[in-house]
Amino acid sequence: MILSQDILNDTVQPVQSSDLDEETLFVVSQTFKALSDPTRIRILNFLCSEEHSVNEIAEKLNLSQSSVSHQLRFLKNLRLVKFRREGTTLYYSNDDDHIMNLLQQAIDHATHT
Amino acid sequence: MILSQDILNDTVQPVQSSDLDEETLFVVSQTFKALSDPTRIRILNFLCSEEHSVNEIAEKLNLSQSSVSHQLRFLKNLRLVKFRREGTTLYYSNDDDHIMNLLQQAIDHATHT
DNA sequence: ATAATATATGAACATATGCTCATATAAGAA
DNA sequence: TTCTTATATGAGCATATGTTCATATATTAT
Repeated sequence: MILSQDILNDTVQPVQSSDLDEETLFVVSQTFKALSDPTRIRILNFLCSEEHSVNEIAEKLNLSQSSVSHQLRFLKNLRLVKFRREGTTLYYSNDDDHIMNLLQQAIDHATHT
Repeated sequence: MILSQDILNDTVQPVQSSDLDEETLFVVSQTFKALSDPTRIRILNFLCSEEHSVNEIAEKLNLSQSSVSHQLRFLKNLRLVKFRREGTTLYYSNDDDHIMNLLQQAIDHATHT
C-alpha cells in the first residue's frame, strides 16, 4: 500500500531555508491558525465531503449557532470555505482543496501514529 | 515540472469525513498551533536545513535569547525539534520531517500564489 | 572555588482568542 | 405588513498566548 506520505517523502527535493518575507509569514501563520482550533477542525472536517447549512453543522457537531457562524466567518475570510444561498439557508462548503489536504495529512499523521 | 502538490492531488483518495475523537483533535490542533506563530515558523524554517544553537537562532532571526528558548521548549515538547549538546552549547534541529513537510507545503502555497 | 558563557525558567503584562448572550438582519410565507 | 425561520453580529468575559525582564541553572575554564 502506497501512502501519500511516502510519495511525498520520496519526491520532495531538499529545501533550503531562505528568509521568509513578512507577507508570506503572515499568510502562512494565519492559515495554520485556522487549523489550530478543535472547533474549526471539526467544521472543516465535516465540510470536507459535502456542503452543509449552518444549523446542520451546529446540530451535528453539537455547537451553538452563534459559535458556528463566527467560525465560518473566520474561515470564509481566509477563503477556506464558501457558501451558496437557498432561500434563507446558507450552504457552506470547502473552498481550498490544498489546505484541506494539509488538514487531512495532519489527521492521518495523528491517527496513524 | 512535477510539483509535490500535483502528485498529492492526483493520488489522494476521496476522504470521508468521520467524527474525530478528542485525542486526534487535540494532537492535530496542537500541531497546527505550533505552526501558527510567525516566530515559530521562522525558527522551524531556519532549522529546516541544518542545526543551529540557541544564540545563532536568536542572532540570525533578530530575536531575544529568552524568546527563542521559550519557543524551542514549546517545539521540543511537541517533538518537532530535538537538540544535541556540545559543551555549553545546545544545537537544535528538526525532529519531524512530516510536519516540516506540511510547513513547506504551506510556504510554497503562500509564496506561489 | 570563582568566573565566564550558554541556555532555561518563572513572573508579569499586554494582546489575542473563542465562547455565550442578546439582538440584528435577511428571505420567504401568510 | 407581520410572522417565522435561518443566519450574522457586537459586546462582554474568561482563558490562552507571546514577549520581556530578572534570575536560575549548567558546563567549562582558570
